[in-house]
Amino acid sequence: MSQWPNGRLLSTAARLVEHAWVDALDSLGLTHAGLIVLHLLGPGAQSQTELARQARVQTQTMSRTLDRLEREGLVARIRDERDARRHLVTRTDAGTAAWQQARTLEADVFPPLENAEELRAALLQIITASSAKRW
Amino acid sequence: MSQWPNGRLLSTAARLVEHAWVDALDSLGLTHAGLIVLHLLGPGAQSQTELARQARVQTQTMSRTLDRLEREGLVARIRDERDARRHLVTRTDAGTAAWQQARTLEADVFPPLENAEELRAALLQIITASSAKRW
DNA sequence: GTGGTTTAGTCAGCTAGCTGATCAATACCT
DNA sequence: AGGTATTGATCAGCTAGCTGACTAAACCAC
Repeated sequence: MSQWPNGRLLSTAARLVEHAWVDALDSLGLTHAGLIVLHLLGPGAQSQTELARQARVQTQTMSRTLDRLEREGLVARIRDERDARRHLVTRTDAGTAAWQQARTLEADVFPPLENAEELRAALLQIITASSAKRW
Repeated sequence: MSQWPNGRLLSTAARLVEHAWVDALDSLGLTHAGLIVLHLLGPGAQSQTELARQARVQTQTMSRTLDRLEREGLVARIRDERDARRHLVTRTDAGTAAWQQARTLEADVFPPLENAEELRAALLQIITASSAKRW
């Protein structure tokens, strides 16, 4: 495995960590994708397109993630009165509560690393470089 | 984004890199999951369970990935005569050819990094730690 | 050798990415 | 004001992870 190319190591590591998230989150009725949305809604209501852009995801994908969150009662969609094409998405009280509970989980889920700072720097560099081509 | 937790950075980076792979691979009739299999088949025929274990994936997932590869003619399944439960998976000539073409693509797909070695070390550490809980 | 357990593989159904196509509302332009 | 273009959201259909449930073959134990 130490001879795997970078990309394969990256996606394998991501999948394994994401798996640990699943176990921790489903007691809260949340998924990883949903948690990101709750996090992004911190500052206030946002349109779906705006949420998708920030999560680096297609609007179609965001639409379905919001379906789930809405079904679970963690989020509400309200038609924007000024622009009836847009849906303003807000956290419900239950959504805020779930988010606060989830905030503390990261430490349990992510394995402790010696060089965590270098990892973060490298990942940010990858995201920046790849986002440039795509967004 | 510089305040995102480690796990979110990791999965976002993985997704963006994987997206670059898609563009590069579909001209070869391959996907990222399929490429991993072709790579693992280098040393010779393997059972599906063995392939799944090495790819860190469930056998059900491997089964469907092999469906695709078989449909594209890149891989063949042969019932093992000694143990009729097992399928021995081998690369076809077309599969070997596709794999060799794909080998050179990594450089085009993965953005160049300053501290690539630290990244690899950290990812291996994550995979090892998370695999311990799961496999 | 018959019966229970393990193993290899598959099927069904879920989330979550993606693309391409479509619809309704708004914005723009003349 | 009317026609066209753009934008926000959704629908359909694909790959690829996952879990849970199932079948068939092999193994084992008595």
